[in-house]
Amino acid sequence: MSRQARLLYDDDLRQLLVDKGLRVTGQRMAILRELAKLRIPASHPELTERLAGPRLHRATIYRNLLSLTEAGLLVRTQLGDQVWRFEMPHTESTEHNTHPHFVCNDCGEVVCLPKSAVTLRMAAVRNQVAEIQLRGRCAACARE
Amino acid sequence: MSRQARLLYDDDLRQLLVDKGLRVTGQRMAILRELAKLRIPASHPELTERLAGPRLHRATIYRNLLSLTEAGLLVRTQLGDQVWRFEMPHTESTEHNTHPHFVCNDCGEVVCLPKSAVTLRMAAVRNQVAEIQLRGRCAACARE
DNA sequence: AACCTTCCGCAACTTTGTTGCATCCAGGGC
DNA sequence: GCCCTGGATGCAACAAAGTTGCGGAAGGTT
Repeated sequence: MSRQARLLYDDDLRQLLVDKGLRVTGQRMAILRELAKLRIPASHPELTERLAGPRLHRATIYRNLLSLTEAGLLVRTQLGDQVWRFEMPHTESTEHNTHPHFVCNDCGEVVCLPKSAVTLRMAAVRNQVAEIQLRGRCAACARE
Repeated sequence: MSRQARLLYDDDLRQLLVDKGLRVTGQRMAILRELAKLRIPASHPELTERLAGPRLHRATIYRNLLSLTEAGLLVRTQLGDQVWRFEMPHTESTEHNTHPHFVCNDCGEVVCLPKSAVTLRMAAVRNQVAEIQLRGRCAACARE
């Protein structure tokens, strides 16, 4: 299964680019592949450290994060730690960007929470809430 | 009244520093005075432009914002525009940073919500959540 | 007044984000 | 399969915000 799923997945990413009228380049595929693997919001510096090298420049990563976001293939969020983070919407949930994120102020770890972990009421629902962010200390840092 | 209130306020700021074991310097007083006057969260660059000069270096402003925050005299928040903002906690509400905030992505307005507007459950409470921020479009912007 | 610790100014540097330009290559047309 | 063209890339440089080492100045105590 793993082999076929892997191949399909690359084809899937390629198709996403074609559908949006974007060229399929090795650089774009590498960026999308990494984000698909990570499954959590990643920042430009993080992706630079993971991917940048002789075949992929950080400016290219930067511009692709912008163009892929503009095309709707990525979602850009700001989780409160001074960096923009980018993430692939999970295909099974079109409301992906409404799930809560938790950011640890100590170690910077980002965790995606199930939507049911947070309930909004009253004044909170009068506004069109697109994003829910929680900040604090993660369980691991709190133990130290 | 204005004159006496002004004097009392300076004495108040001085006392805050003494209580925390911090030295009372002209630089610290200037920073606290400015934040007390502004009454809204201000960033380091903003305070640098307002206050920096031959008697007050931007690195001094920076380090004091950190030390004053560590001492609990200031609260550091992140309102979604990539810069840290510092603010004097309103004396009447010590829980200022524990209640949820709503930030409008369109107009940038920040609204304080009642604590009961958001309920955390499951994974969310396993972490020590210190700050809850909701982002989206405020009711006013949504009407346009 | 002396002393000791903290604080300050200065300068340099890191990190993150951004852009102009020359070159390269993906994809369409032949 | 080859050529052509515009979008994509690498490079370099810059801007903005944040950060730090160090020598000297100054707050507060004795």
